[in-house]
Amino acid sequence: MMMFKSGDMDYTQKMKRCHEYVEALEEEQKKIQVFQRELPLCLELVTQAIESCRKELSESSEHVGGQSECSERTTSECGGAVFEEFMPIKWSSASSDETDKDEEAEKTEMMTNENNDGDKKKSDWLRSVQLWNQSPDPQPNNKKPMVIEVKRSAGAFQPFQKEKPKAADSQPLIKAITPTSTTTTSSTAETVGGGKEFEEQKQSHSNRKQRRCWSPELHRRFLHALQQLGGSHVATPKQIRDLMKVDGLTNDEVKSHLQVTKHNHFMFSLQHRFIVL
DNA sequence: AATGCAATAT
DNA sequence: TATATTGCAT
Repeated sequence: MMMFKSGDMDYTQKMKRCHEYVEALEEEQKKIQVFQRELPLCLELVTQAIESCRKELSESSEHVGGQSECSERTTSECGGAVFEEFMPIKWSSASSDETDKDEEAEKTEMMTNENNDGDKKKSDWLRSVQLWNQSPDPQPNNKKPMVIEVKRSAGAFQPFQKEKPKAADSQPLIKAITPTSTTTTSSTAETVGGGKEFEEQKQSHSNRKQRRCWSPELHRRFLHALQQLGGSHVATPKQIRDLMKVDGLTNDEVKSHLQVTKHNHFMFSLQHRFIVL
């Protein structure tokens, strides 16, 4: 599958090229995943290509005592594994160009990083979309350019704490889901689970419910539930709430959050449409 | 009752 | 401006 002729090329060079190729393929794979419906075969093709290359890489790299190199990124396995639901939309201008080459440093890990370093990873969140895609394409016709001017600050909530004056990084890593006995977070926004019935609905003025703060942890649970259910398009508020097992969390709250999530997805796919076109 | 969508509030 | 809440039609 690869195009290098065995003989002449330097071995390391070969490896490097192969690796780069895989990365390029992965980039593209991510891009078209949004359009799985429209381009199922393309996705399939790319996926297979990636697999082949990986295989080749690993076969020819056994003498590399280590690991890295071509360990698999697992992440975007097309097996249908639903992935990350969404990330805050934050396309900071400059969309279509640079995403392709250069970057390679970061691996598409599980982006559970609510650390402090995850700030300007540019289009990082962008590489984790998933496959459902809503049908209604408001503008299937490319006749009309449809200049949807995208508000630059567009986006939706920032699941990750953008600010946290005090003790921000007490627990840098909390990856594990640990649904049971979740002791996670704690620190400030502790509106998550523990909330018993001490709910002092501070209905100071009106009868308006106090705003539910979707802390990163809470959001994480939300995503997890969504993942289990198969995506925001099929998941229903109630199911999500049940899976989250966060008591005190109301159906409406989940519903609302889901709405935002869907909206973000929409914006996301739209955005990519433009990038691709 | 549960949902999705849109208006409205903070 | 962003995002959570409430209202309303299914």
